[in-house]
Amino acid sequence: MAVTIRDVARESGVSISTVSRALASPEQVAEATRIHVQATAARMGYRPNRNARSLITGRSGSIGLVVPDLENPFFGSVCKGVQARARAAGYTVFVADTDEDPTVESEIARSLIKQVDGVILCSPRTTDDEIRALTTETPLVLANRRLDGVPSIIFDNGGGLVAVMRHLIALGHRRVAYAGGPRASWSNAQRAAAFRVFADEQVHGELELIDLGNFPPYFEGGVQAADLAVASGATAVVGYNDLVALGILDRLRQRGLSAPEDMSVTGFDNVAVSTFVRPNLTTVDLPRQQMGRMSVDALLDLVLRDSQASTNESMPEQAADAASGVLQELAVDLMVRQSTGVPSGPGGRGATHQLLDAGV
Amino acid sequence: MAVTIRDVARESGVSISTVSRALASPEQVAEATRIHVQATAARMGYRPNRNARSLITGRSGSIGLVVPDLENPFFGSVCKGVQARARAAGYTVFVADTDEDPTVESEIARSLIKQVDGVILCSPRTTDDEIRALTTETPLVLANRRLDGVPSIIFDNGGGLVAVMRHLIALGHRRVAYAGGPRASWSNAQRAAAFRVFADEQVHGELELIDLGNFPPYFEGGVQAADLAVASGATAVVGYNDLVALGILDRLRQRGLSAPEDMSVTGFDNVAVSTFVRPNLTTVDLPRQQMGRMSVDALLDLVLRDSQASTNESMPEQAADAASGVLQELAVDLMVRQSTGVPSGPGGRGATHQLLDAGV
DNA sequence: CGAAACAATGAAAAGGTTTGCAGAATGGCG
DNA sequence: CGCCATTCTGCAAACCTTTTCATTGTTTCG
Repeated sequence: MAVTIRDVARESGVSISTVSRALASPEQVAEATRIHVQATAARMGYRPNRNARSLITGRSGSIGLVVPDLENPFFGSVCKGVQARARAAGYTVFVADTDEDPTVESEIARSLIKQVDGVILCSPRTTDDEIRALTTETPLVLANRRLDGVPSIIFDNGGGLVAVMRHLIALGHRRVAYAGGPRASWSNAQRAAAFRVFADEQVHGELELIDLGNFPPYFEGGVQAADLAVASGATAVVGYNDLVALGILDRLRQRGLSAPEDMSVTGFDNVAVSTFVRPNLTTVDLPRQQMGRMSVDALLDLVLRDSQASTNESMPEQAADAASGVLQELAVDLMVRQSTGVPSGPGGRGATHQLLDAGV
Repeated sequence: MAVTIRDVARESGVSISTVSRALASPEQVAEATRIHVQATAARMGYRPNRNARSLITGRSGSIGLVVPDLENPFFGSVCKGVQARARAAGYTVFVADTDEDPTVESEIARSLIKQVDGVILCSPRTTDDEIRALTTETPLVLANRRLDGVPSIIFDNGGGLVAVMRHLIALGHRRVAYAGGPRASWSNAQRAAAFRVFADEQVHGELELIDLGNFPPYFEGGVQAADLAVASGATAVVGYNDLVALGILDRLRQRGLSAPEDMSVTGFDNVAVSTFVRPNLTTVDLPRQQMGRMSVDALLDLVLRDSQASTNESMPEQAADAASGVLQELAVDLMVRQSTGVPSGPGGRGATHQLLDAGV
């Protein structure tokens, strides 16, 4: 049998309450007693029963994390960040994998609710309404997705895409294609939108942008997109993510084309493998672990506020605003590597202009 | 406030006990009552408080999983398998990341013990003694490491390495190098041992095996090993894992050598990226998710047995043997791809023999 | 018809902890 | 010297559920 607080109390000759206080709120107990009790507890190897504690405090000391696919290194990174920060704050983490299935997502989240203080939904595939419903049942924060009124941690997808486009334009590209991700993906919507509005808000009259359509966000999707990119006459193709970009690179090579000479290629994510291939992939680095850490911070803010709200009614307004439905956007970095370069059509940059003029 | 069993009891006009039974052990309650109570509970959205339940039953319905690095896709896969199987069995999973630090490993495991029914240690970096100590405190199973007396799920590392060697020998290689992983790695010990004994138990008098030493199990480790491999005069190099193999491939290309013409290269793990590079990597596929699933099965066996042991003393002997300290070895598959081929030294295979004869 | 077995339900204890409240002890100050 | 304030400690309730035991009512069989 495990050693309980009762055993420690008997052994050290004080009451249960004193033991509890000596360990949980040391300032309330005389120094001599405190030291004695703490020593006894340590000697006996006492560890409070978390269930009993949770039962009375109403807090479990753990949080839930729901991700679509643990096998995907992207979520592995986020998960690592979440785990590290939670542990530092004395919380443990339940992890659930939805296998990319939107329907099991909310079901899993609901099954977690009862045993956690709050939930982080990372890249959820379910609907806005469903997420909002969940919000009424538990403290919840969104990672890699934005929803008004729900604390959300997102990457600056638009900024990342703009950085990519500027880079390509600076190199001389005037005909650029976008190989999109899944239609239902929130990240893809962000990136595709930034791609589309780019021509409008910039003053590049001669810039031609081609949307190649939606592809599976894997290597195979890129393979598929590569041929369309070549046929489009683009000199550069922006992949939805690194995997797609790698697929494009591979298919190009297979067709005897080389990057960046015949086609510049970019990705998104900066997964480790993007430096393992030749040419190294120019891509946008996303601070994934930081997203995990910030999600935990936001969630713990929420949890803390909730628990205070019931006892302490005087809360500064701006503090409430600061975290209730707040949006935090993480800056991203363009990593310029080998897969992008000056377009080398016949005659170089001038020829590209000609090509455009000819309406090809 | 959440709805408790008391509310349901009052609402449906029965006692607390009846509600509890109607939901947990329906066969003990009259059909009419059962239906009525279940309906009322469902209507009120009643969910049992897991803490209260755990407090009295002593079981938490969750298990702990400790891994060295969540960002490593290898552990992501195992984790996914664990998560899936646990969920199917009605268990939830705590995940902890030790950041490859052996000292925090047991500390983390201990902090989990109090809130889980059992623990899975995946690729633990700590000592045998420490693991054994943990065994006395909680049901525990080992994934990707073997320890006598502790249920262990491992890959057939030796078999995998033998398959690789046979493949290389069949291609005509007679001088093969091994680029090892970390000295402290259990997997590496297995593979290195298999590599060393290979020459002895096989009858390949002319076979020369070169141990290049230990390298970090990452891309950079492979880069480092590549030059040594070239200098050793080997025609094939076996990497500790895929990342090392990829590093070797990259460094070879950088030096103007090509695989498999100038050097055959193999890996271990079959991570997704091994098919993203050219040449595709010949490697050993490890059923990682299955390792996760089997770990859960083994752990749940253990948990179930423990809880029965206290009540029911009559247990068949062989059943106890079957899972108490049992070792389960998962078969692995050689995936032959593009990075291995016939050695093409000057004059082909014959020349290799000459080379060996010359003592080079 | 009576007794015994059985099915269904309720009362109550138990599980380990936190915490409000009250009592005791100590010290300071008038 | 006496009173009050302060500090420390203990008692007991509360958290929500499961489970044992007892009770009631019903059925079956001798």
